[in-house]
Amino acid sequence: MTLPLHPVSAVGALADALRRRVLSGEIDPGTTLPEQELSALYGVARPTVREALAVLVHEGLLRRERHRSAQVAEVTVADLDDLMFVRRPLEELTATSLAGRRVGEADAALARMAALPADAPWSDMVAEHMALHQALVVAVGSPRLERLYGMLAVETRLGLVRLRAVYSDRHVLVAEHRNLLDAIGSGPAEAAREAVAAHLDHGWGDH
Amino acid sequence: MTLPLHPVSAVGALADALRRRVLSGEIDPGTTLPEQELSALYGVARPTVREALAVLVHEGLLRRERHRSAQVAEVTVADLDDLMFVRRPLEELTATSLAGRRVGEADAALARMAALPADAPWSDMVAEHMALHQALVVAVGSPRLERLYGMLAVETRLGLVRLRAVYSDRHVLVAEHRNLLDAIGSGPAEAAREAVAAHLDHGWGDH
DNA sequence: GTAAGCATATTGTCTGACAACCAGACAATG
DNA sequence: CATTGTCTGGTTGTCAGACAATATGCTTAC
Repeated sequence: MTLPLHPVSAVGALADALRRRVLSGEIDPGTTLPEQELSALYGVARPTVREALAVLVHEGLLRRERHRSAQVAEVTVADLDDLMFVRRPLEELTATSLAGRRVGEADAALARMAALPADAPWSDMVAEHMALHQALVVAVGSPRLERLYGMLAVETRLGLVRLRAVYSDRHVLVAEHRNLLDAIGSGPAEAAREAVAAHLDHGWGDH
Repeated sequence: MTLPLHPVSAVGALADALRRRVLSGEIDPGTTLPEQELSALYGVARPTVREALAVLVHEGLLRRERHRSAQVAEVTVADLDDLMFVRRPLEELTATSLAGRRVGEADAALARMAALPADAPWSDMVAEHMALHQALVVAVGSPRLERLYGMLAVETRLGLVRLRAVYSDRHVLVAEHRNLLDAIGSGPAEAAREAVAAHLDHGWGDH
């Protein structure tokens, strides 16, 4: 088997850099990102910038209209609701598919999440949280589920970063996910699905 | 209200043209599409070609590796199974959300499908079929569901075009979708979901 | 104060170019 | 004979510069 080693292209690297900046909250929603500016800032040609922007637009992090600069997407409550509406069936599919299996990667992410110091930035918490869900999805082994979930994940992450009020207590978040992983790992499919439903229901209805 | 008129960009137009050619079966899977060739053929610059190819790659119609020409995706049976695996929960979500509603656009698509002459190309049949499902998804009113389903739809369409053996009889296809629309339009959510399940189960298990 | 018109900035697209890289063939080496 | 090194042709990745189309904001005239 050939191991996939990852030579990053300029486009990929730039997309990563921008994604990180947006997801860390460094760039506020509504901020415009003119191509020329990015081109000068990162020392790459404008076509490269255009491609990188296209990637982020596809991921839902940026919006672009004809002849207007790309700008960081605003995340409204309606967007979050819609996101959850679509995420739910995919999360349920993931959970039921994995029922009876313990996913090592997800456990590891949970451990990292629990070990995070109390004063760690909230965006780190969000990152581990998403890594956990991502690990579950990957474990299912469906390339398309992975792709679809990836699209939602980035947007969800943006939403979580900006609307941090949902989980006031981090321990609750950790405990909840421990329950989820336990339910998936040991329970029958139906129990796993219910655990997902319970998880998603928490904290999203109070808006 | 201002009607959104669609000034098509060169990129969009080229993407459309290529998509049409691939989905009509004109270009076989595995065919390579060198950028230079397309650039000369359509009289647009290579960056424009690159962007259009990026769109199609994202849709799953084309594959691209580093420093190799893009080529039309091969659709294996495993791909179709995976596609169905992911489509099912989204179709169920669509059906249950719409339960009790009659979707005019979907009915119209069904009518067009039924009115298709017996010697019409199979790809036309597929096109109307996808239009029907698309109409249902759009009626739900969730932009993200629409986006996600759109990604799957293009790939599904490619699969259907290339593996036409599934439905030997066109009338069966029409009748089945009439049942589906009826179940959604009149039935409670649970009945709608079952109709979807039945619809998806048909003809995909026999591989 | 409002509306029309102009100036500016930004994107959409093009041209041309060069370096990086893959694939295959072929020679050299053990 | 098998493996490795090297070359070559073709294609992509990226760059630089340019121009037209268009949206935005400001200025001016009424």
